[in-house]
Amino acid sequence: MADCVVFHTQIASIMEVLANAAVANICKLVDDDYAVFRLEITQSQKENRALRRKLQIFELKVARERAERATRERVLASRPSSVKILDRYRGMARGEGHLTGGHRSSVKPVGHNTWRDDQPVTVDEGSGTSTQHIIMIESADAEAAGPGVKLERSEREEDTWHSRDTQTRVAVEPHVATKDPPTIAPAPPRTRHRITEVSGTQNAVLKSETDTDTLTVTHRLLHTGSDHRSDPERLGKGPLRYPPAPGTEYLPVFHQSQRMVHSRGDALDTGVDVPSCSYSTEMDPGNISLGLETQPDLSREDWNQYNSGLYSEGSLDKKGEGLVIDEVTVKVEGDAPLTWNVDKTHLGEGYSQGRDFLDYRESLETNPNVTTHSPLHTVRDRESVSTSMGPSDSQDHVLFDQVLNSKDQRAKGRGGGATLGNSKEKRFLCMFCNKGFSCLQKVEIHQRVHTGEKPYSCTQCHMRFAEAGNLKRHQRVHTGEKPFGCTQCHMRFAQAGHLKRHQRVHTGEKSYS
DNA sequence: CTGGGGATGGGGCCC
DNA sequence: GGGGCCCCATCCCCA
Repeated sequence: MADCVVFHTQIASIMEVLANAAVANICKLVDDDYAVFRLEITQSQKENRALRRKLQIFELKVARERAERATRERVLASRPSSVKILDRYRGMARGEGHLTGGHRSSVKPVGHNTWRDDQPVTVDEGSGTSTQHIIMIESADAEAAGPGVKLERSEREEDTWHSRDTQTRVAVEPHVATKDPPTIAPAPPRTRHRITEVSGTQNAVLKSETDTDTLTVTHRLLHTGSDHRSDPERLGKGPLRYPPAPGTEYLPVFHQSQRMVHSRGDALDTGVDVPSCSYSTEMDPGNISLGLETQPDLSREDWNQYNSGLYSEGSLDKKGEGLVIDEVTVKVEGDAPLTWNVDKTHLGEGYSQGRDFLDYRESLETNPNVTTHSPLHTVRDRESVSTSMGPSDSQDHVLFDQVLNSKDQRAKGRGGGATLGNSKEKRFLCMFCNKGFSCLQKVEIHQRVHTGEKPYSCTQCHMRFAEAGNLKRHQRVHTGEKPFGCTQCHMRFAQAGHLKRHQRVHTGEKSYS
């Protein structure tokens, strides 16, 4: 029995030793493998860091190239030759080029509605967003393509197309792909950029819209300082052009609100234009002619009555308070055929400047569609005047003085201009400038300054004159008549005043002291 | 300096 | 005598 116990004890000891030895071996093996494994891990980590450094360097290089390319793209896009740019970018979109950056832009001229060749490019810009840049070139060439050219279109939504280099990059640098969302799959939130050049000139304005699913921001990407509204090339063409600003192409001139207000009595004081009419007008002699024919005959005497009545109606005196002509503009197109080119026969009974004005006024009152006259339309606006009658009204008078044209100013300076209580002889007042004249004919002739009426036409040229005397003087141009000869030289002149002026040469009199 | 024209005032004639 | 019409002289501006 004792031997049996000893035997078991020995066996147990041996098994323990063996077990310990086995554990020790295992541990040793594990330790050795672990060391090797750690060494391998360390080496791999080193390699990994080296690759990362390479990657960073490569990305920096790519970013630099991308920035340079984007700069060149903008420069090229701002040029009118958009078609060339399109071809270049089309090739790149098809993989023929080397557009490595995320700012791949599809530049196409407007008018191309099919984008089969140059599908929108989706690139991974490293931010997990797929971005599209579409530069719509609206150049003069594109505009010249004719009407119907679509100048702006929405960018494509799909981004399943990837550039070749992007795919290569993903394959070469899988670790990058593990950090970033897969570029193949759509990566919300999607950012859309739309860069629209709204000018084909060097001073292009790039209108950029950045849209996201949750945010829409419109901003002006580039503004070279030339407002497209002030760009002469843009004025007048291009669907994207702004309507002419009233303050630019159409300056804010008062003629658009010119009105002739006929107000009587208390209207002057209260400012109520009752009865009143507001209009702006372009003097049309033809219309006046019609007025002469269609309006009931108003004899000159009637006109005198009217003329006098204007200044004496109601409680108003001759100062003209009863008639307020505020900002009148009258224009005469000198080249327009004067159907009312009145000769002496037409100037017979019934012809009256005042009646013309009545008809003129009435036609304006009854015709709301009277063409407005812009002083900018022609330089021959010497007849354009803005007057305000009502000399007793200081404000009106001030306004009148401010807007009175130079000729009227000259007339005033020469002792014209009726004043209140001027002479009794000058009882005929001009309805436009309130200047007084001694007789009706004088004021009629004078008012032609304002109305532009020129009844006297030269038979040998297109010249027209408001006065017969001036026509007669003018006709010496055609006849060559020079009745005024200098007594001290051979010079001859057609006008007496010219002779008088010429003689200063002999007398040594200076024109200007 | 000249040529041409715009605008105005004055005077004579006629009704 | 007054008013209208016509003519002319004149001043001025602009090209």
